[in-house]
Amino acid sequence: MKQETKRYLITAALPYANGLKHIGHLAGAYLPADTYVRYLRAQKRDVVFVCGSDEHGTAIPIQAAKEGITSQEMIDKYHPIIAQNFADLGISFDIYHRTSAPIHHETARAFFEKLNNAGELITKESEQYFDEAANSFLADRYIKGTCPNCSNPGAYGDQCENCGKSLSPDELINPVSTLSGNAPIKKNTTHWYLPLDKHESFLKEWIVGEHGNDWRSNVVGQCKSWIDGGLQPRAVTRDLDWGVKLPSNVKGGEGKVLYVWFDAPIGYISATKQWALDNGKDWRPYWEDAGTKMVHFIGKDNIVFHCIIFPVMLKLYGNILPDNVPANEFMNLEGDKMSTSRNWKLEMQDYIDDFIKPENGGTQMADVLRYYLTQIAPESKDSEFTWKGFQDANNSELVSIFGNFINRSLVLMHKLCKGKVPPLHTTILDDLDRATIEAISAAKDRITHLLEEYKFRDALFEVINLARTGNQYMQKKEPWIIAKRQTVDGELLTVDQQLIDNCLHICLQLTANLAILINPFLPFTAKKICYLLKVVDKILDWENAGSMKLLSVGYSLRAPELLFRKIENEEIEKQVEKLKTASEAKGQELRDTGSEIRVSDIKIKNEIQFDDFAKIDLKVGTIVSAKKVEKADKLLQLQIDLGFETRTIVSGIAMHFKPEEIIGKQVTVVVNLAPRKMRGIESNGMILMAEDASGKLYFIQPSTTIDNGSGIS
RNA sequence: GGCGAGGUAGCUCAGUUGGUUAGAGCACAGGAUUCAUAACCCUGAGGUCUCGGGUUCAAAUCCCGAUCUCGCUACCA
Repeated sequence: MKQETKRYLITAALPYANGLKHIGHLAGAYLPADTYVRYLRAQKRDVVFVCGSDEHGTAIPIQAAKEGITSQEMIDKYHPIIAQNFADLGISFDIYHRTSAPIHHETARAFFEKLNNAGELITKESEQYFDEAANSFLADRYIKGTCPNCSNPGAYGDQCENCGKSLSPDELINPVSTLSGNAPIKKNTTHWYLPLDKHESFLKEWIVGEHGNDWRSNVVGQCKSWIDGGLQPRAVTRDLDWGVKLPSNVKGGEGKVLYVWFDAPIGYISATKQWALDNGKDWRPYWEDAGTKMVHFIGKDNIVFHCIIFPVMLKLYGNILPDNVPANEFMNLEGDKMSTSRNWKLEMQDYIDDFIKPENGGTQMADVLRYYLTQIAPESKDSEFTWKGFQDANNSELVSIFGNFINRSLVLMHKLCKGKVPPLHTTILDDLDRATIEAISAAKDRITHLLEEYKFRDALFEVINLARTGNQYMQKKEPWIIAKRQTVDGELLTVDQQLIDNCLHICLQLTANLAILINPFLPFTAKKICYLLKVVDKILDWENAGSMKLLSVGYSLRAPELLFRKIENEEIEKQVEKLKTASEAKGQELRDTGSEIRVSDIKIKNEIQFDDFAKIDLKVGTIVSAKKVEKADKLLQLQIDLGFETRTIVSGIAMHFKPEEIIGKQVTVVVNLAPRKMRGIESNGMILMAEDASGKLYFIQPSTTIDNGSGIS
């Protein structure tokens, strides 16, 4: 049974404090969340909007080491910048907290403790890479090696930054500790796990059963896929010294911290607690009372945490569950996906520097970005930011339709109504007047409905459409024509003045309504309209939308000022140029450091004796046939003629070679390697390959063709 | 390979439980107008709804197959 909503708790994904955030993040989570929250506040609902920096995890110390600073210095550097970026763009968190705060550490520890004491966590011993020189277990990030996917020699144990593939340290070829440069050894360690598999049926019932229809299809589909695939216990702790330490009374917990995915979402709770402390409120109902509607705004990369893992944690702890998780897809930029490593991105900071700083445009330009990002929000599929699209949205919608309507209303009012709000002469209202007035409340209803369903782009379209209705109305009324119908002595007939009054009265009330309706989306613009109309911000309360009594008759208004400026071709050309230059510079830098990595980071393996080497039997063979292995993207099944026999070898080179183009090539084969089954095919040996810095593979072969079966030593 | 999400006008996207000539915005063309940031307003052109089968009186919509894009995942001695 669904409870009546008494209060709202809105969260936006915690930004990871290891660098600046780009507009893809903004469009995916923070902007829709802010729009929704501003709408709720205008509805005078009880709402708290929490967010904050995610400051734990291994990437922080890694990045800090790169920059030559401590982890603490690192988060102290990025936290305030990101917070300020959000503020500059009008993202109105009630609190922008941080997970390094003591209250968060306490909260997260208590969470772990309660679950652990209740027996909801299990412990498992496992082998982890350990650096003997540094006397430390190695987090995935601290292990480097060759990427099995793209052969990049600088891949990390959790992910290859060259090809983007997620990895586990065991997959790396030639793993090396980044602490000492030595090859790590495996050592036993105990960790706590959250047994997600125990909660599959609950999750399925809750997501597919309860929310199969009101959650977005991409969210439900992804969750279903995870659940049906079977969930695994997930490690809650890590061997690391940066993060939330385990409670001191937990046996075997020394030197371990909570895994960042576990403590990060708890950051929503600790942020709420801090907000309550700051504002003399009680945080508990927001997390414990069934009358709270909790909504998580995230990007699609975060679905598993907010729909599977965190809900299990919340349920076990006795908290409420999210009512919805409107995850957005990704936003591409000028034809390519946004990427920090390739520097193909538009950071909030860059936009702020180029457009929002007072000398470059001011806050109106924050709203322009908000407008375009909402208009192209990836609500149901990946979308694309282009500078041309940005320019078009601004010039032909904000400037030409929305801004222009308000501007011409004010200009005409000053010219034809002496700068005051004219009266409404109800006796001469016609059908068009009445239809226009009705259109306002109809638009409000549609917008309200769409916002409640998280359909922000549609809702925004309705607002612009209302301005369009205003333009149409004015065009049909043509008050400037009526104004020319003067009598011989240069005066207007009373009835003509009344017609003009009615037109502009309606246009001005419509303008005030536009301020209310645009406010959740473009808050700076709404305020500016209030300023022009000389009304207080209080008028922006949602209940006032639809009213035709927002402006008092006879009240004198300010001289018109433009709400938006045009964006010229040169400006966007400059941005496109900047984007390309930055990514090319980054590409060059990667190529440069790439070769450095090869010199400094590729370690020679431990010394061996000749006998060790002599165990390996290498022979020359020729590929006589090759075909793709079914149901495997990377495997080729090869027949190798070794002179004395022809044998089957399965090799993971399908991404690099087409079967037909390698037939006849001579190769080097390890012929005494133990057989191994792959995808059901037994592989008897291994083909040796060389790889260059870019990850391209080459066969190792004799300088001229020689007899198959020739030995190599 | 498996799973999930998509493939609709030049571009960005809507299309509710299958139902008359498939919609909107932008861009484009023509017209009208001048209060307005050469803005607004009206009209128009435009799509074998990725392709191929099937179910149905009727399919963009349901089923099967193919194909492409994005994501997750498996295979890499």
